[in-house]
Parts: sequence; structure tokens; C-alpha cells
Amino acid sequence: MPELPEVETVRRGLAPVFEGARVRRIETRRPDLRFPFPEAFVNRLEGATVVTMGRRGKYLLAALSSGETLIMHLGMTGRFTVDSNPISDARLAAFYFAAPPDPRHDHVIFELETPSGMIRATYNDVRRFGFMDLASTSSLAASAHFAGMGPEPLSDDFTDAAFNAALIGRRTPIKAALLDQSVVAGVGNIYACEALWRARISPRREAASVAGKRAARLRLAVCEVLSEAIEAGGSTLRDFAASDGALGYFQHRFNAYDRAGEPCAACGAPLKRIVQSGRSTFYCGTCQR
DNA sequence: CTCACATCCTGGATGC
DNA sequence: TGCATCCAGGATGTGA
Repeated sequence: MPELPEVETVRRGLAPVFEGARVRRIETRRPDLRFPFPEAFVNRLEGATVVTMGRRGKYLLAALSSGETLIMHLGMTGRFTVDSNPISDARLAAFYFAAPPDPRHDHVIFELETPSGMIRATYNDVRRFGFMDLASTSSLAASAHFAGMGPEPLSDDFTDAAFNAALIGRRTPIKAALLDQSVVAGVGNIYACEALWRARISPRREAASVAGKRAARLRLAVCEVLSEAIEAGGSTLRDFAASDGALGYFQHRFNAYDRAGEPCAACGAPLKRIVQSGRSTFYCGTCQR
């Protein structure tokens, strides 16, 4: 569920706490999340300073002074809570407050030394689909998580030419192609549905038949739904955090996702739900062709 | 190479 | 009420 916009929102929320902070202590409450923690995980983190908080696709990246980067994936239900607000911006203040302890699902505790004092950040993940890894910062792009990853959608790398090239010859439905992280990074089930709805392209259409103007429309739609969701994250996160305190994902009004039976906002026809490669797809059979 | 599908995980919703 | 089953879904591995 945390797709690119949610991960970007988490990055922006964590950056003021983590950047420049020294990792005083790490506590892992179990030996693994989805995968085991890497060798000497705690030792490799403790004492390091976080240089920058970045993101690639759906991955959160904490570059460390040690020369390694902490790679974090939120899976389905991964979220962070931070126990105090290190920044003076009142608009952001509500993002941070002490969440009630959740012993069953609080899996990693970060104790950070910051200019504002010690701050505790907690990684909570009910379904434990998330994971953490460490890799050398200088060879991060070549690491297993990122080697085959497609262009970052909100960067200059995501061109019409690159998108077209990624779709050539692919017989799979365009919906499945959008979920393929080698085509474009960071799109998940929700924003794939939303982008296709906006571009008025059927999720069932063969990927190879999305070319030229159609592909250009879809590429633009991907960029638009992602950037609008990031903007929405900035404003809705406050309400979200006020209710349960976590930096994780946020509610957003979608045009297609999870709206089966409701009228299409563009043409009024009832939206449909189908299953493609085991995932729900929501779309308008009338205006998406 | 491309593609479909099962797998991991847990809690909320639904069915009987 | 209680119990079983389904469903959400990102990344990965397997087999066709």
C-alpha cells in the first residue's frame, strides 16, 4: 500500500529527525521482518550518522557516514512513529508525537542523538511485509534491490522514449506492466489504477499496444497522479497523524481505486472491478479503452 | 526472454 | 456466538 507518494511523504517526515542525527542505539525486537536483518545489522548502524534521507521507487534510503546506506521497504503496513518534534514549523508539529507502544508490531527502535536531544523513532509493521537491508552507498544502484529498477517517474529519466521502449513487445496487460518495477519505479496497485483511469486506457489493453500518443498520455498520467498524491500527503498527513500518530500511508480520495459500482467521475458509468494477476483492478469500461 | 502464479504475513470482514 | 475462509498486496522464486 505505501507506494511512491506514501514513501516520499514518510521520507519528508523523517528527514528533519534523521538527517544529521547520530544513531545512538538500535533495537531489533525479532530476528527478521519479511527477511532476516543483514549480518551485524545493529553493529553496522550504531555510531553512524545519517547524512541524507532519500528514496528510490518504494524504498526509503538513509545514507550513513559509514559509507553504507540503510535500505528500508515498508511493505504493506510498515510505518514510523517519532516520539517528539524536532522542528519548529507548527504545520509539521502534528506529524510527531509519542504513539502508544505496540509490543506485537513495534519491530525496530531507533534512538537518535539530534541537536534537539534524544529522539526515538519506532518502525511498526503489522503484516511484516517490510524489510531492511544495508549496502555500500557507492554501489547502491548496482545492488540487488535496484539493479533492474526502471526510471524514477518524477525525474528526467522517465521520458516518453524510455516508457515506449519498456512496453515494446510486451503481451501482458498494461496494468501488469505498470506494476513491473523495471518499467517504472514506485507504481503500485492503487496508482496503476488511477493513472490508467486518468489516461482513459483500459487496464486490459496489451502493453505493446500502448505507444505513441497513448503512451505519452499514460506517462503524463503516471506523473500527475503521483505528484498530486505527494501534495495530498503533505496536507492529509496532519489529519492522519492526529488520529494515530504514524508516518505511514494516508487516505486520499481516488477516482477508480476501490470504487466498484460507483459512477465514473468522467462519464457516470458504474466502475468495474476485475482481477488481473491476482490483484484487484478498478476501471471504467466506458471511457477507458 | 516473457509471463502467470504461488508464497510470505496478519487482522478485519464476510459466510455459514 | 464461534469458527472457517477470504482478502489486501510488493517482491521474489519457480515453472511453463
